[in-house]
Amino acid sequence: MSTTVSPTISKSEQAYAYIHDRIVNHQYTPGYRLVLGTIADELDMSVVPVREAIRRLEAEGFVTFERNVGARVAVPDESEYVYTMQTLGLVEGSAIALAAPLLTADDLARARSLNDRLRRLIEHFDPHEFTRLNQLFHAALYESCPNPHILDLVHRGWRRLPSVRDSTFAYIPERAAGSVDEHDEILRLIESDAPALEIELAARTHRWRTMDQFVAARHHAHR
Amino acid sequence: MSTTVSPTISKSEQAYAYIHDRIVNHQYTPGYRLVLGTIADELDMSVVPVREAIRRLEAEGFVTFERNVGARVAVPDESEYVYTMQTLGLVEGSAIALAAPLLTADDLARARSLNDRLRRLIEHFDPHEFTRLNQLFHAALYESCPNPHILDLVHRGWRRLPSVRDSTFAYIPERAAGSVDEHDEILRLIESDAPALEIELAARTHRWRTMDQFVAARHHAHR
DNA sequence: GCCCGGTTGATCGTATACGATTTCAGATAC
DNA sequence: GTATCTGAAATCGTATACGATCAACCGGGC
Repeated sequence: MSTTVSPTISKSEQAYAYIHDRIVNHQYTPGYRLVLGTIADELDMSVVPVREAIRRLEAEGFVTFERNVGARVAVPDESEYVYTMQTLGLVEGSAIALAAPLLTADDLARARSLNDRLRRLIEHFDPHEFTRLNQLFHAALYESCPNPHILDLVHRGWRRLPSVRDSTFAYIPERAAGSVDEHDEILRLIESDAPALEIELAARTHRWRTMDQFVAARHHAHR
Repeated sequence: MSTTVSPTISKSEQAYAYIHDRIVNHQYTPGYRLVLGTIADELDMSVVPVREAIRRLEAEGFVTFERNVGARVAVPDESEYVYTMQTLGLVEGSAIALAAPLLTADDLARARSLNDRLRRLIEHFDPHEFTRLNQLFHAALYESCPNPHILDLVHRGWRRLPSVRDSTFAYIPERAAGSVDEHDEILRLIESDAPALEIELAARTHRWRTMDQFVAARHHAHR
């Protein structure tokens, strides 16, 4: 009773959540040196769980690791963003196509409702809220994917994005309107039982367009 | 000088290689209980590196893990094979399509040569050798994929297969001929600078056909 | 004879400890 | 003034140790 019970939450997971959170929140900036002992002290635990957490983060690409030297927060260069979005478009498109025949009327109604809220949001534009709802819309479509491997890849892809994601629609607000329209088109295809490949390519293209516009905007700004 | 130098190969990696090897070789059969202490003794090291190795194997789906209980070799059910092949078809198809414009004449010549050897092998059929060359053929096409994330997913997919892979062409030898013909068709598309999507779908369908026939054969045998 | 609570053994999760490796600062030679 | 060597500090990799947790067994009650 003296110590608080640990409800199935191991210290490794604590450490993982703590570090991951700080990375995506930019409190640990890219290149930041992650020292085992320091983090262990901050979390009031030994280095062993911290070490395990960092290896997990390494496997997921959040940190880079060098033997006998240590870990640092990965530096996301321009191409990193492109690679992630390209991969996510690929797997998410497939996930949505596989999920399409399994979506219930409720699922679709929910997705439609989310997209309506997105459309209304364009007037008084709030990039952060738009990003949040956009994520929910996509999740509503792919979560029913029956292939757990592909679904897992989609989740990993989305998890890698937050570092840049928040800024996406703040950076290219003009993309919002087109994005919402494409959402409608995807919904229409699903509801009309369109061929799986057609749905897949619509979802894929939808994402790749966002990527292309983002890159074009950056490229334009940087010269 | 007394102890042998460890040339940049950490004990965690040793343990990882050791366990992974035994899993794909079926020396550790599905469901086998992986006890940290036991394996540590076998490898003459402490449990710490073994633990790390097992967590990596867990992340890659080779073992299942339960808190405070331990790890056991994952049991690959029927659907596991389908999920893996479906995912691999998806990412490999994309990888090959992305690599196609970058393939040199040498790359293509090498691939053609490999496929010729595959065709000759059909006469005096050797499933194991056929599987090996088949892997090399595919690798020749996807290794030039410029997106490292997708390439990594392809590698992971292939790594998950060995447990069943060896048996594939032993199980459905009648698939060999069709497979080789489809290889030719893929090469033809690449050499004629066909649209990326066409190449992608050809490669994807190629794999999915193998999967379908394998499943059909199993299904047929099991009743 | 069957079910249930308690006890024991096996195994895991984490802390602490120490040797190994790398990095960096300062000193020395040129 | 620059380059190279040397030594100390920082940090990592692994071993050992111990409390925590789970599973299986065993004896008593119904």
